Amino acid sequence: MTRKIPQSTVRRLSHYLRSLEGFEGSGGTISSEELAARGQTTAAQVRKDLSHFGSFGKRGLGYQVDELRARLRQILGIDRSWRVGLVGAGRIGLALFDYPAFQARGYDCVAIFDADPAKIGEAWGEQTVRSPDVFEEVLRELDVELVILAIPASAAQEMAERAVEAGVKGILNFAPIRLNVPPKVPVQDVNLVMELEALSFAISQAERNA
Amino acid sequence: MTRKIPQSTVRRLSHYLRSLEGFEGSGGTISSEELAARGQTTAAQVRKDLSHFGSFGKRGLGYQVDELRARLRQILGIDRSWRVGLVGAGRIGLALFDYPAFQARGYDCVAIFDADPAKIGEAWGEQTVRSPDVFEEVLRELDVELVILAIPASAAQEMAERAVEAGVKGILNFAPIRLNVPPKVPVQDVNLVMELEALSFAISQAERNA
DNA sequence: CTACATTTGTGAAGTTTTTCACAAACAGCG
DNA sequence: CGCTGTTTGTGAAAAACTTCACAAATGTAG
Repeated sequence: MTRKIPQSTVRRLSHYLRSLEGFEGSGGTISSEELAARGQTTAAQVRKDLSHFGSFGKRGLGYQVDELRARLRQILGIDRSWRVGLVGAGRIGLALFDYPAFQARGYDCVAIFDADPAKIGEAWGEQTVRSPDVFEEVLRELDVELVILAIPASAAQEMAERAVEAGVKGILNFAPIRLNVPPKVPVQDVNLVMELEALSFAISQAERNA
Repeated sequence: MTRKIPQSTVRRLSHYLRSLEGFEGSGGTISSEELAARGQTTAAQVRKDLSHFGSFGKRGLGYQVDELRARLRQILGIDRSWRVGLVGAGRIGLALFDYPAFQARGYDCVAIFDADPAKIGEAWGEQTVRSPDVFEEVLRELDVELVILAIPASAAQEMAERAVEAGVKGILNFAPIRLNVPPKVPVQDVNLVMELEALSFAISQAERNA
């Protein structure tokens, strides 16, 4: 039953999990209807999404909140912790490093890199900013599974390749370019300019149709 | 011909524009084939995407780079500048404020707000951090069209409502909640936790199928 | 001016995702 | 224990999106 899962389903699963986290009546149950209401989707969609991964509701009752939450964490792969390397100690890197939800969800930042000599050696929490010279070496040594690229587009492709070379399993990419890496290494792009453009498009569109 | 445009089309338009910007042979032309190669999609998709907005290619030749670039900017609503209000002067707010591509694309940050008394009055570039007490007033006075919410989830809904009340036309939301605003005000969500979850899902999935 | 080599724009076909609708399962109650 | 009121899980229908394939343009070369 678990074959090709739509990206949109994955995004909704995150939403469901978020809803359940802000739901302290942990002992109780929740219906697809209620879950849908919190997530701006439909009950049928919720059930279909979940059905991709098995059937863990009780007919007539709904879903056990505790259990569903645990199951979603498992599906999303956050029922464990991830060893993360942060590449780029600029504003965005700093913001991510400090992001509370980050650590809280098991994403452990175990190394920070930056090419700027002025930054190398700087202490960030328990971490120290390192030189890219020791990139592969450190990634391997610390068994980093996932890197966050918060560097300019010009450097991103090279660092992505080096990360893959060092055995990283996935990349969260903030640089506004399409990385060229082997398909076995998933890349998730976050492109702030694109988000702003989507917004100004939507506004312009609304105005045109008004 | 311009009716309901898929969100995925809008994202691709951004990509096309990005490709064209890194293409200095401005006088020349580019074919849908070439554009597709740079954007990880297909020629047919490129043509279909563009065809939603008219037909501005020349058969046998392709698209005039200059013209297409201008047309894309117009479609995306960035052939003008936007007056932006930044709500939340934390790490994320700072990162966005400093983001070079930001100013470069006509997003003008004209006001910054934060509830933390320690931050109010702080100078950021030419801006000074203001109190939320004067939120609506300032938004109206400066004619802010677009706000960026870089604040905790607990405060986001309230500030969104107040922004709408003050006549804002769109919201870029970094808080991990679904904002409840009138449909005429588009909201674009950026959810870093969700991106990480999508990534860990993809990695886990790859491992399961391996 | 005609034949030719391209490349767009677009209906139609194909695929994917969402919505519908209903049988099956379950708790509660008398 | 059987009836009732829910709510799931899921095929089937509908809608949305992507790919195909080809006629209509357009520049080029002879």
